[in-house]
Amino acid sequence: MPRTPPPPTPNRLGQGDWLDAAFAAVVEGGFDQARVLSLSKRLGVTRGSFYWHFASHADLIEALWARWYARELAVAQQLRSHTTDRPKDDLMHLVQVALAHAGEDLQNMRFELALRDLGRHDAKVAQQLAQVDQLRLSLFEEKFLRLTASPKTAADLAGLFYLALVGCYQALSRPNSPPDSEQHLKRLISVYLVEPHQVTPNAKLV
Amino acid sequence: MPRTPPPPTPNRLGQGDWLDAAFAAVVEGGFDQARVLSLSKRLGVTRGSFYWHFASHADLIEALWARWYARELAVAQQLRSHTTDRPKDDLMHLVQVALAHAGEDLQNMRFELALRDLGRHDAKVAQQLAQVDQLRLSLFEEKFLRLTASPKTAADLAGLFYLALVGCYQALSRPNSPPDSEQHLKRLISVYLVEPHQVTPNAKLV
DNA sequence: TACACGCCATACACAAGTGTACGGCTTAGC
DNA sequence: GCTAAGCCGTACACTTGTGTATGGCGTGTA
Repeated sequence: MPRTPPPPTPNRLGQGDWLDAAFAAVVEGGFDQARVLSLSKRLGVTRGSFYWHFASHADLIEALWARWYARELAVAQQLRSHTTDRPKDDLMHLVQVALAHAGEDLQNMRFELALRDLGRHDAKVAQQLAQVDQLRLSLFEEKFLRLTASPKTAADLAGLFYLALVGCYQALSRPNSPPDSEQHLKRLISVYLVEPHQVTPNAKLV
Repeated sequence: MPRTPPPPTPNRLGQGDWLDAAFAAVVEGGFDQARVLSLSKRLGVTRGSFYWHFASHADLIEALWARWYARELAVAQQLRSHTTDRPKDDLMHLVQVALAHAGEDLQNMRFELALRDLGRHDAKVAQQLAQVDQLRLSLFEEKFLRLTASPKTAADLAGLFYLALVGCYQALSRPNSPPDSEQHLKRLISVYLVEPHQVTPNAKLV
């Protein structure tokens, strides 16, 4: 099981090809569809190839979300460095990236949701997910800290909007989701992110 | 395949027993674990019993989320009728029920999340989920309409907080979720539901 | 008591999926 | 041009899962 980083010859497969195929299968049908047999058919080879590049099926799955984890860390790192002198724009930029980064044909969003399902039954995956969530949450918190006085308020607002963002993933990953719903959700988050409405203007009943 | 509603004799199994076992299996390991074979072992019988009460495995799965759908409709109906002369309390009650109704050992929450996974690959399930979401959303919208002047604002606020609620499901259904996070999330939603903070008090940079 | 019916066990056929052992082709290096 | 290693195909054994046909046991009923 050599770990030669470059796929040496064309027409021959490397680990990356299997990971890409598995990613696509997860996006389409969840981790349940990332089977060795079906991936072999998808790649036009037999399972003999797979067991050369990977020790087992569990090895593939683990390598798959390990790659996702590394990429998310990189994205978060890049987002953290992106800071201008306009706090509002920075916050909007965060939301835009979170919804657009996942919007490459919804692939990343669907993969992340499938991963959250995996994490509900696998402790190691759950831990990595919690880390990523915490990392993103701290990003939101940083931005909100420049927009509000109280750190407690910043933390609460960051939590609220990050939860809404996760909810957006669910809504947007649905089949037959109308194409304008994406714009609607972006507007929903973006508008209320920087222009919170007063909820109780005429509630004199209380 | 008779559809006799009461399970006639004790010690003999009815459809409800199989549905309950399937529900528990889904909660623990997702719809993937709701297999006829494993359910038979769980119930202490063989598959011969199953194929008496159900035509196929797909029949069981469909009956399972059909039961969920009917119950959700009933819950929504009951919530709609619950209206006092205190709009704020009504809204808080909605959130409390949404988080507590699902909090029976987190079973209902985990089942709904598993169902959302199923809906991402099954058009019929996706449609039912969209209906339930729409129904709940309209409930929130009704309550918000009594707290704000603009119908547009009410709709947007309802969308934001319902999305956050869906995000809560993800966060609370995680293993090793600290027990105080539930209280934290409830406070997060409840507080900002009726006392929205002004985000931009000292943001004079813009 | 005989009989019919509800409910379950048994046995078979079949499909899909995983792992492993082994053999063959193809390319790079000397 | 030979060789060794990388890469893949083939074949086998095993497990888990579905669906069906058939028989048996018990209970209520005429």
